[in-house]
Amino acid sequence: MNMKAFSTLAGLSSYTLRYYEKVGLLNNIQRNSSGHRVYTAKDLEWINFVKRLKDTGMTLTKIQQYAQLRSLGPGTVLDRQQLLECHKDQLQAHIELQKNHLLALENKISLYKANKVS
Amino acid sequence: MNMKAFSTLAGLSSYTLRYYEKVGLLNNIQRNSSGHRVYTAKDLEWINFVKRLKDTGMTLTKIQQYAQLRSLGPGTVLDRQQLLECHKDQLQAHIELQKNHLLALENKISLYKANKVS
DNA sequence: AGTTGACTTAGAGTTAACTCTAACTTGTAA
DNA sequence: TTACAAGTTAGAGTTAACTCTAAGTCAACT
Repeated sequence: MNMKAFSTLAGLSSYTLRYYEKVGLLNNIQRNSSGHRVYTAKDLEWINFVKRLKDTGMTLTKIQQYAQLRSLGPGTVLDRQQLLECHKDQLQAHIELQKNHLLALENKISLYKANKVS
Repeated sequence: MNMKAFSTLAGLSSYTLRYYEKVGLLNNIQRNSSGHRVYTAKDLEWINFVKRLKDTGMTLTKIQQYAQLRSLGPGTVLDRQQLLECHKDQLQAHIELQKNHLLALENKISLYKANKVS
């Protein structure tokens, strides 16, 4: 898969994909005879997971740490599992906080509806 | 209330508070005879709401729009209500998305636990 | 053979949201 | 009264995460 196709499937610009490679989020991307990147289905699977981590507020630096453990091979599975579990806990806390914010917001809106705000 | 006290209660640095004033998030802050800012309990109430909006992902530009409507007086209550309702909908969508991400993450972790990741 | 479009790199520019510096003034305590 | 903590301003610097530019290569059409 070339840059154009991968960019479309990943939903990320070619700029961003090259940047992600530069900062170590995408490792060992193949090249063809003329030096152009060649992406695989595995790469797509990986970038989708990267996007998910990013969407849940993980910084690129943290994702890079996970990516690095991953490229170090099977000896790092426990570290990776722990990293994900830690992130899961943070995500759970984030969701609870946002739910709380939602309640407060609904409360504020009901004040507007009751003409109690000016 | 002086800068130091307000900064502590608001949980924001004096730099940030001056910055928020500069970008129009804090309007009509009183000054004492020597030109120092004097904050009120109302200001604290307001900054707490600003923080909540920010924590739920609203940009400072958007919050500034709300702040501006607010300082235009009671004629803008409907606009403000609509702005908040729109943000509420976005927040609800955000929470649902994050819940989804959480499920996917838990799934991934269970693969690690079942030794199905290397 | 020439043009087009996709690709490459290194490195510069952008945006949001702070965060700090420099130079100065003012209020309080010893 | 002298130190020092806290305040002021304008404006520069920082960080994350892109986003773009310039200058060039390369493969596929016309």
